[in-house]
Amino acid sequence: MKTFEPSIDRVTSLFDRSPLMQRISPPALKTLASLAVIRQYEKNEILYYAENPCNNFVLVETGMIRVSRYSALGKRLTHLLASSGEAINLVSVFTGKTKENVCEAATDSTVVAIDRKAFLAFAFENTQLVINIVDTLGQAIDGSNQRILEMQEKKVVDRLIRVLHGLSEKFGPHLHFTAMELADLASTTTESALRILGDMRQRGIIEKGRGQIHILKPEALMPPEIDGF
Amino acid sequence: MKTFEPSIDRVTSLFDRSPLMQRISPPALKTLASLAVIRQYEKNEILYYAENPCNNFVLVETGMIRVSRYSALGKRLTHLLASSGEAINLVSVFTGKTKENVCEAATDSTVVAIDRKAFLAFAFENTQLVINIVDTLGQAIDGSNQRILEMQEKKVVDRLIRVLHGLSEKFGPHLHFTAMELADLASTTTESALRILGDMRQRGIIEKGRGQIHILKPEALMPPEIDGF
DNA sequence: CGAAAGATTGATTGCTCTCAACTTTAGTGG
DNA sequence: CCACTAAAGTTGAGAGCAATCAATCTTTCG
Repeated sequence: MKTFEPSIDRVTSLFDRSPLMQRISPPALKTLASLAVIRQYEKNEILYYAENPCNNFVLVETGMIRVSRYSALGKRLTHLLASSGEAINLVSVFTGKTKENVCEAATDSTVVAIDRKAFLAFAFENTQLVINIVDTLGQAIDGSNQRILEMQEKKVVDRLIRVLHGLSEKFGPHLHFTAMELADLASTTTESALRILGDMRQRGIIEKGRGQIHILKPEALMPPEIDGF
Repeated sequence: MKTFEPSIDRVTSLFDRSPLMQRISPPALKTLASLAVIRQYEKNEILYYAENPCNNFVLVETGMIRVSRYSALGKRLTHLLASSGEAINLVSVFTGKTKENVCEAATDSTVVAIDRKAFLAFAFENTQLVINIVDTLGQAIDGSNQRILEMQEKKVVDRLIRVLHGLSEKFGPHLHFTAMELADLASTTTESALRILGDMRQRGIIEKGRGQIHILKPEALMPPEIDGF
């Protein structure tokens, strides 16, 4: 990990793109930006984990940070793949508590970091930011609950389709993920994911290379319309 | 639903018991209490649902409010059983947006309601409250993610055990739930829940009546210790 | 008393995990 | 530059858990 002092413009331009920073006055954002440093991580580097808690507000600038939780049996549940403009530790910024999440760089990445206390003070001065944060947390809760429902009543195929669809909306049709990473997102095993991907390839929906997937027929990933209501 | 003007003391004494209101100065809480009204609901009455959004901060005083989500197929996922001192709609208080959750009275219940805008203004004046709220939301996220992990690697028996254990910690050893309600909490079917409960009864762990369960051997519900670390 | 909600139990099916063996690819160090 | 190793991908066989479907019984309540 390397740390840099960035130009204010570099940080504000990230803020402009971040959903968390919407509806906050540009002068205020400039003030906040002046408190930021840039951190650079290499692929697979670990940013934070339970015993090494996070004392910064962290916003992803480039690359992708994986936030996941490991079960006692070693299974990995990825619940957030944060890309540019997304924050990775909103709760502990407020509470200062450690969480059981592991944050690691899924690719070479840079993030903007701001001291927790300073960020908190700023948030309480700019209440729209608090509202945005609560909104984001609410979406996280909804997402997890949605996932629980899907595990109950949908098959692995459907879950994988939804994962691929979501990823392609976020990163475009050329995805750089291994089958194992997809399995962690869809809550299944590598083997099952691979089997299904193989089937999709045969049907011409995707193309595969080692560690990457090209989506050829995005329409095949759309959730079916709900009839009859 | 009936609405009452409560005494300030009634509301502050609820605040005293509520985790959300910890570390906030008593005078401030008294101010907040003066804005509150009490609402009374009968069992199975619906407080809020998607098309009927919530414009109040709502804190359960007595009884139990079930917050759940229904899938397209009609399955119910209960993700919060709010009892005394718990809030039921923290996110929409901030965002004003509607959510897909359904809030219904699981038993006859009373809640304390405060106008959204007034509550928001108070929260931004008393930042500890915001911190408490974010903390609570964080716990909700963790809980849901934990549940996803458990669905992946644990059997239905284990999930039911955890549900029973959690409920008995919250409500004591005499639980008033139907097998269907337990199934909604453990993400399984009524039949499977019933089968497992029947087995538990045979082994003397619980006693059952219609709509109620008495836990005879709480120690049988404890999660097994993790060895070898 | 009738109806609705809940409880019970049996039989069956099938999805997906697990285990296992093997191939291919990428990366690394001598 | 090549050999070696680790990571990723592939495919098969088998087992088992729990969902589903179904039928019956019991309790509660209006």
